[in-house]
Amino acid sequence: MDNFELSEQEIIRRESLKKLRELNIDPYPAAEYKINTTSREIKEKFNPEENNFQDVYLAGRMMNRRIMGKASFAELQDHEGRIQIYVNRDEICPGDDKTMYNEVFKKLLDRGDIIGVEGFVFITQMGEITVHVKNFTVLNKSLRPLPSVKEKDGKTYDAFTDPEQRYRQRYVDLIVNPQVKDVFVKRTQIINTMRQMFNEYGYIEVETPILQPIPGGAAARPFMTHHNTLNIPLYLRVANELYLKRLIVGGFEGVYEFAKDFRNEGMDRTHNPEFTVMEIYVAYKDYKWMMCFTEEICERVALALHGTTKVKLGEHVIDYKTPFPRVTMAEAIQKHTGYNILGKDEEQLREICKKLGIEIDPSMGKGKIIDEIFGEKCEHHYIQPTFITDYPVEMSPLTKRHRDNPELTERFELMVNGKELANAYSELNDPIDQRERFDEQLKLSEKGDDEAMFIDQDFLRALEYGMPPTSGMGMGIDRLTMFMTNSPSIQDVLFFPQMKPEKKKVELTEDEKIVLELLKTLSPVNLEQLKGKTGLSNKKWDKAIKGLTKQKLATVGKTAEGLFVEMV
RNA sequence: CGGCUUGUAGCUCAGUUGGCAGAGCAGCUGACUCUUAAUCAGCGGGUCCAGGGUUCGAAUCCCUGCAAGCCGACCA
Repeated sequence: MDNFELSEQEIIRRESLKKLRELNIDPYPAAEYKINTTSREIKEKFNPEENNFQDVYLAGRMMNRRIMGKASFAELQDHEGRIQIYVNRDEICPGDDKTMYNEVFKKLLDRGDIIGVEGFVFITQMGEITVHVKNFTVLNKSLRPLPSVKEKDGKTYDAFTDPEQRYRQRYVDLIVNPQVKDVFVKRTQIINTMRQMFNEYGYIEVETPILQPIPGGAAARPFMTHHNTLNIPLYLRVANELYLKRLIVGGFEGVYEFAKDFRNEGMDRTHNPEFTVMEIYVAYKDYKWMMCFTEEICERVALALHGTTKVKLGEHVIDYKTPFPRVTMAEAIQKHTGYNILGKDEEQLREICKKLGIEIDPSMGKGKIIDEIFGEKCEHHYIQPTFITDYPVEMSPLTKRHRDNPELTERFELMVNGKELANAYSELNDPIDQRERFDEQLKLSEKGDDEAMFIDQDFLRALEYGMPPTSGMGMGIDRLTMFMTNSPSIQDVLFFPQMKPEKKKVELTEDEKIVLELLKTLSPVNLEQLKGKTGLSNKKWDKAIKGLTKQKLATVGKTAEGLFVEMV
């Protein structure tokens, strides 16, 4: 491997790697390294009076070294935190050979290397719990320097902050920014808390297709792909709703899925093309029951993470104490605009929009207009958890009509911090009504609404066999994690947020490499002679040499004896 | 898709009117047996995002492109 484009520090690390091998130390050993404790366990349980932890094995990444001649301190970072280690030359190397300390530990190891240590725990004069190392084992030689983040009294210096690098190289972010790991641990706690609750209720976790022939269950542009053997188009799911309902038809009475969904739409602080939604369907329940269930989820998650229902989010403190207020959409609009939308027809609603200064386009139906009014004038007011209920029928094609008012549906959205967190219905189970609603969607799409829903005939067939009255709910897990961890961007709660590919460096083509290899030994050389040696066709030769000269790796010069090629 | 901002050493950032490319940390060499942003002495390290242009001279000014962040549009 050429050291051609490596930085100085990378070259030094590669040389250290070589020297380790020369000392018969395998920098990438295969054997298991048995540990018997962790950094956190030692810090929590070490007691000098008990004299415990006197023979510990632990492993981790060496993050910082303070070498003071014949003794050194370093920090070992494992998955639970960091602990200081103390390395003394004459204890690591009891005999005359001090190589393991002077050479290996002091010179050949670097910040970022992974080592295992054996020793005993003690407390330094400065009062820090420390592992006194008797033996160490190289477990991995790191070839790239880590960003050097330092910290004192809770203040961080020279933090690794460039968002592009943090997201592209999340592994580095996770190594040097401990608070990043916390967010993801909490994300898992959220999911575990929910899963545990659903299982307590006796509901069953299921998996449904991600590749779907018809992308149903939500109004959104799908990603399209193609199955070669079947020779059919397939879509990445935008929702899993219709499949979960088929399972309710099949006789399951409570099913849920933590689902990755995919939507081929814009990206911003709250949207990533792939994202996670939890959807749950419970037979014989209605949306009122589901509100209680939903607020229980929120309260339990908040308590599990923070030990309190009050969670800081930006400038606000959100209180997830149940019960949450319930406000109908009409009440919300009445309150924030002064207009009563109940019983109004499309023309009257357009008139209201005009007076409110809300732009709407002609393709919008009644439902979309109402949604627009709510979105513009009401949504952002609901900071504390609030259920907005009873949406107009036009914008809820999968929802049962309201028991008291056929213009409305039995639907709620849970608003937190002015954003939708969950969406739920009393599910429509009248197959004839459902077919008509799909037909309505078709008309909308013909009118120009490019996100109206597709019609799934098999789903209608399932409904015709009969689905019990059911309530279903979907909750955005990424958004919930943002709320619960006070993260302003979805990128902070996804390990690998979507990014544009990095521009790849200009690489040499195969033909250019051939020419360059020959040039290395022959340069300068007669052009015709070099061309002959490459065995390339006229066209290929021409392209290769032009490429090399353009990249300033070679030059062509003219002398009395003809054309000569020279390496730069 | 539009507006604003940013891109310089491994990391965080300076860089004046266009005039030899800078600092701290990290790294290297040396000293140091309880340090902890270790300390002390010395040293090295650059495709100034890429490509054009203006100029005697460009990190700096102009144009085009790439990538990122924020705001907006679209979108749940």
